[in-house]
Amino acid sequence: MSRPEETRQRILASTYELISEKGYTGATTREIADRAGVSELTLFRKFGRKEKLFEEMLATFTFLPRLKDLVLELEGMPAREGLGAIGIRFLQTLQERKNLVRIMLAEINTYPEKIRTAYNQTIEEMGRTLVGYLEGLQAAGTLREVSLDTAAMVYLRVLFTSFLNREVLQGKTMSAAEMGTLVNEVVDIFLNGVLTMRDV
Amino acid sequence: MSRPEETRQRILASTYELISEKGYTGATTREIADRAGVSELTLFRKFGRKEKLFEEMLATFTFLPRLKDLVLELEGMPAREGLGAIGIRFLQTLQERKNLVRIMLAEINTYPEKIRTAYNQTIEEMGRTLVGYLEGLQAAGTLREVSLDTAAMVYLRVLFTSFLNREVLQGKTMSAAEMGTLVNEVVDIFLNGVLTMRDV
DNA sequence: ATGTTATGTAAGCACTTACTTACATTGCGG
DNA sequence: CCGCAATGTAAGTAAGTGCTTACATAACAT
Repeated sequence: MSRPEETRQRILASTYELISEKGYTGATTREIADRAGVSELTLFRKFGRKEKLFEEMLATFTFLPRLKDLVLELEGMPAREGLGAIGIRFLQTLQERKNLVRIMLAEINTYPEKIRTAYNQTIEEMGRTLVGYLEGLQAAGTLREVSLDTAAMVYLRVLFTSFLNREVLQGKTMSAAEMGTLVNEVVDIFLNGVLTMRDV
Repeated sequence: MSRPEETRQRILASTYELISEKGYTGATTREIADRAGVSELTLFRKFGRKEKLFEEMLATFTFLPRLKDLVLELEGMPAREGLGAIGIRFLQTLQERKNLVRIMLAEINTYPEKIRTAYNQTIEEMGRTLVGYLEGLQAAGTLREVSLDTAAMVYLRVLFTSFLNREVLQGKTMSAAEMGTLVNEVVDIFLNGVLTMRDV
């Protein structure tokens, strides 16, 4: 990586951190530059305006939609294992990009368009990927007649709020073991429901 | 209500609105005072500092934990209807306090303590209330052996993220009909799961 | 080594912000 | 109608804020 490009990346990284800590308005260009170890002027020479810096940061720190590759590996696996693996991967992705989740939730009111764009490219994408996996299961006769969009939504949303609650609101970090337990419990209810006998 | 108290409430109300629109840092004391129809000086005479104003606003606009009363009315109702009613009420409560949800998500990083306090008093309380209802169902033999904490969490979290996605991220308002459809679909999966036959 | 490109230092500008001070006006109960 | 509490007007302060200008240095390719 060339020197200018390196500098650029350092600025984007400190923008990512600081905005996730203090919000867009609270993160000053001075402090962003300081944390990146460059002068404020360098920041402005490279990005022109603070808002532009924000946009480029959002474009840089996207979610890695790694769910897609995973689904290919799951073919033929029992539903319980397949969903478990997807759930874990989903939680890991959220964890890796925790700051991005923070930023999206904090700035949705101030920059709805920019945030919505970043959101649709990622979380929704994961939903569609899961629907693909569920279609395979339903075709194999494993799933009963439910809307797969709804089913995928139910599964991912439970996990998302669990992540939100634990990592963003309570400020803790989930261990691999905790993730495993959570996913197993959720998958069980998702697959079998809570009733003693089926209610039709 | 006395005149000073009225003034005070108007200031708190405009604080609630403006902070939900622009965030704590973005909402200026001038604009808050303007929207409340008072002079900025009156605001400072009553609250001293901006941060104090924020705290008192949080204490004023709590969630109304109306779920508790509702649960009493549900005794003996089939699980499907009871859970449906709880789900609707939960969504309505979130809708009524949409701005509070916005504020909590936006400011959790800047004022974690204050936000967590407000959060625990409300959303968590709703979870406990639902657990109470589920205990009744389990005692009556309707529910199989699952952790009721987990079950309650699963149900409310699906609904919460649905609300978050539609109302906060997409900026739309759910109609009563949409709420009904959503809750029915979620309750169905929650009660029966998605499998064709039980997986034990 | 030299010329060019990337970065730094320093000062500052125009504007906004939370918050203050001094004084004037309003409203309301006795 | 008087007195006091509640509110207003006006002006300002000190500390930031994003962003700019002028000039100096460092790094790197040729």
